[in-house]
Amino acid sequence: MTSISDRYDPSQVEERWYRVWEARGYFRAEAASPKKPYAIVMPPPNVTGSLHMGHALNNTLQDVLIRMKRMDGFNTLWMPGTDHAGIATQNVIERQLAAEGRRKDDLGREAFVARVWKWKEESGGLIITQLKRLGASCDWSRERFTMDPGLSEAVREVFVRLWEEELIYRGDYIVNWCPRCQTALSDLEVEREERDAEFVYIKYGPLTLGTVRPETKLGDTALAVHPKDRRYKQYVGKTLDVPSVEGTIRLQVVADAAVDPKFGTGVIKVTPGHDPIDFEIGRRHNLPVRTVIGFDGRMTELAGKYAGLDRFECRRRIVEDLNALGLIERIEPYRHAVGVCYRCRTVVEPLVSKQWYVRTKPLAEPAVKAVRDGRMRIIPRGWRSTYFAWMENIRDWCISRQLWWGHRIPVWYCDRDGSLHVSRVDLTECPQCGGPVHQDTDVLDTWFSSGLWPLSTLGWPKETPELKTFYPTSCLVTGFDILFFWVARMAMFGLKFAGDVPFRDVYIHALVRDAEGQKMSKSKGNVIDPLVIMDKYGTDAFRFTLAALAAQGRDIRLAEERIEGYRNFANKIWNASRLVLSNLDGYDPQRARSAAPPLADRWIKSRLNSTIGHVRKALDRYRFNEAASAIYQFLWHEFCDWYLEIAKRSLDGDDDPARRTRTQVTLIEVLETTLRLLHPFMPFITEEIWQRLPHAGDSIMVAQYPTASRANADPRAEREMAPIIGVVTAVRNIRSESRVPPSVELQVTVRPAGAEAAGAFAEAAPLINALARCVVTVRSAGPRPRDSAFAAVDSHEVFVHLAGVVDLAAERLRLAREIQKAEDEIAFVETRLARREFVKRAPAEVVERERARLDEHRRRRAKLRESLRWIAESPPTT
RNA sequence: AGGCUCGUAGCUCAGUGGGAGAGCGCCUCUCUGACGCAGAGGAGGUCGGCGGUUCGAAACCGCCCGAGCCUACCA
Repeated sequence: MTSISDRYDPSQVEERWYRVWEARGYFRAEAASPKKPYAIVMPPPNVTGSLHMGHALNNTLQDVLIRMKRMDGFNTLWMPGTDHAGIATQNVIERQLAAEGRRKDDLGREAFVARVWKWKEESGGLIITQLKRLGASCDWSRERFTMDPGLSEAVREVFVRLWEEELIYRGDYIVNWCPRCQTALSDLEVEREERDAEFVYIKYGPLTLGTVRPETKLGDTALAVHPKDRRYKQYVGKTLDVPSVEGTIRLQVVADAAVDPKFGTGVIKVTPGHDPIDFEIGRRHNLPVRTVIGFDGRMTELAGKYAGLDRFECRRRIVEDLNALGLIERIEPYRHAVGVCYRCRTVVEPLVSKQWYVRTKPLAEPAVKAVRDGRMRIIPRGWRSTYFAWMENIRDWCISRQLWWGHRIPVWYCDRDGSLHVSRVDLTECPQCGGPVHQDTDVLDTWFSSGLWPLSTLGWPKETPELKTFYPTSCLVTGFDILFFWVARMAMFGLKFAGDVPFRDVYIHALVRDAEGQKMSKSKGNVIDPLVIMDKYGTDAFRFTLAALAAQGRDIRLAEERIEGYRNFANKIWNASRLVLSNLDGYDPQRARSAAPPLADRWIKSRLNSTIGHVRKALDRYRFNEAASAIYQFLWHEFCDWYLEIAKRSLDGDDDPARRTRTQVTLIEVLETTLRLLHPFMPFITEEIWQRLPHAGDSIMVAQYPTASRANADPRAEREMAPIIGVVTAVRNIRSESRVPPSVELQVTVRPAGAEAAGAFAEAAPLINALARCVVTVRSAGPRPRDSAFAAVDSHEVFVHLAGVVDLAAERLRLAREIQKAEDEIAFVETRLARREFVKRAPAEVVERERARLDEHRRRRAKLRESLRWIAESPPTT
């Protein structure tokens, strides 16, 4: 056993155990089981994706929950899978084609889609491998892809049912169009970017107005002012002949409340074809739509001499031309937020086209209600308001995309009678006239299918046992960035089609940033690759870091030093275990039963018990950081720092074999339990060590999660242990301050406060001797020893003999400092107690505590003073 | 424009009404037989500012300053 390396080497451990766990089927959930269900559906990463910090955090937290619940006896399901990511995936293949000098139209739709599938089969699973590397204990046998047959069936079912209930409609509306991706985008898929622009004031006959988009001037069909704007009242209803770049145009002036009279000149040009507000104004006033910019971002034939120009080039030319005509009044610099495509950052062009929409209001209402009445909890609670704000102002959702990759809209049009048919099954002829049909060319927004994820992955629309057992799922773990994209939509669909929320809890975690607080992004070059980190520090250390930093409601700044710190923690555990393992010979748990356990054993077990309670409570409340630091604190600073040091003595002693056995039993019991407690956070190292320790069962993964109980709490042991730790610390402190080298054995006298304490100290003397490298004498009465330093531990007095070891001047200074500290404390408490209001109004126990505190410090001060006086009187030693 | 979050030790952050905490860093000491990825000890803070509520505020309320995020149809 002593041949175990003194450095923990994750590379020797992680992959091996993961394979074992998977092969033994530990990850698998049971469709039907007497055990209570606990289910999490994984937010499906893009099939094109590779593991980044966000995924790492997200999945670590899920794995912690799942592993904990699995050990706790639940029938756990962690449902994994990937998302077909329409635009992103199509982009990947288009780039490949471009490299070959081809475009997707060269292949045609069918061949293109076939190629995407081929790519998906060959390289789409990268992130899955990476999740395994992270230790994710998903039920891989249930892995799903949003385009799988079953999931596609769910998509069709939902589309048809929504259509039948008139919650889906089709129509010509203005949409966000990405000229690069050549598709419509939902409002959510448009992001805002601050950009500098020019605010151009153009003369429109007698009026002047400002715009940042002069090129849309060619599509103007009216001018608008606010109905109450006195300045322009006279123009409302009139038609103006306005000189412009291509001669004079006729524009009527309408009054519309959408115009802000305080902005610019209070007049706007109305371009219904290229602006969402103008589109609305146009509908209200029956204005025609003039489309002057095409789907390719170039000016159309209607743009006259500007036809064919790129929209931005056209903007420059128009300004030039207007200027030449003297129609520009002035130009101001202007900074505004412009809408860009979330995938390619191209400036979005609002365009009118025929698209499919979901009427969201009727779906959103139940989803709001579910959160309000607590059927779905959002944690931390603060995100509720964000959720409500969006849901209550929700707008209809454009679900059609002009892509080839995705779920094709299940609508067929008859080529003969022009009829439209929405169908669950593919149609080959018109159900009405038997004529030839063609399917709608658009596909659905990817979020339409991922919005069904909790349903479809469990088999819906079939009534599967999985659905029955695991729906609603227990918890969803996700980042706030997809609260609307995904969470809100799952809630709407879940309530609509399964009659209940998709998950009871939604835990929203932080964003991982770099050490400077910047969002990690490829373009900034500040990404930290989780795989590199795992190679360098080990997966356990990495996972633990993420959990330890995952405080609610705050972003995580990830600095490598932190990971290094937790790598050291892993090493600490390794070495502590090495100590235990190398002292196992002669271990016989039966023999230890009878004897009463010594104080230190009772103490550490009690501490462990309270740690378990703390960890469980923290995990129940999704306080991952609290759980992690409770384990860290216990394992390092109680078990290693104190108990192991104490245990070493008992293990070494040949004189008392029973004591050795008892210590072995406690060591193993505490270490083994702690490993189980830690396993959800650090699955690999805990398994590796656990397997080497005496244990029951095949794997720590399926061992029981520790439980705290009042029976295991031993407050008396904790009370008795405290002064012992206090004395050891006091002696070490004096040693250090008096600059006595660690090698010198000190003489120490303890004068206990009472008879009970005297016995305890006498019993603990050997222990104190070992821990503080001293020889302690317990003496209840008698004079204080000559030439000694003094410390007060609670009400016990500690004298450290320094005669001949060090001169006493330093000790005088030290005592003076201690006295000062005590006096500050006394003054503080006295002031508080002197206030009548405090004594009158504060709870009795608080007042009592303050009084006790005051007494305590006064006693302490008295003893310190006595010591100082004594030292001052003694002759200086030289 | 509206909304939200944050400002605590040199750094990163816990701590939601009763004695200011952790990790890292820093200083001193230790080649003690689990671990130097370690051990022991220590220094370091008017809890952003100002007011208010309270017997009592880092915490609750208001205002201000500073940082960040989200939502939005100011063209």
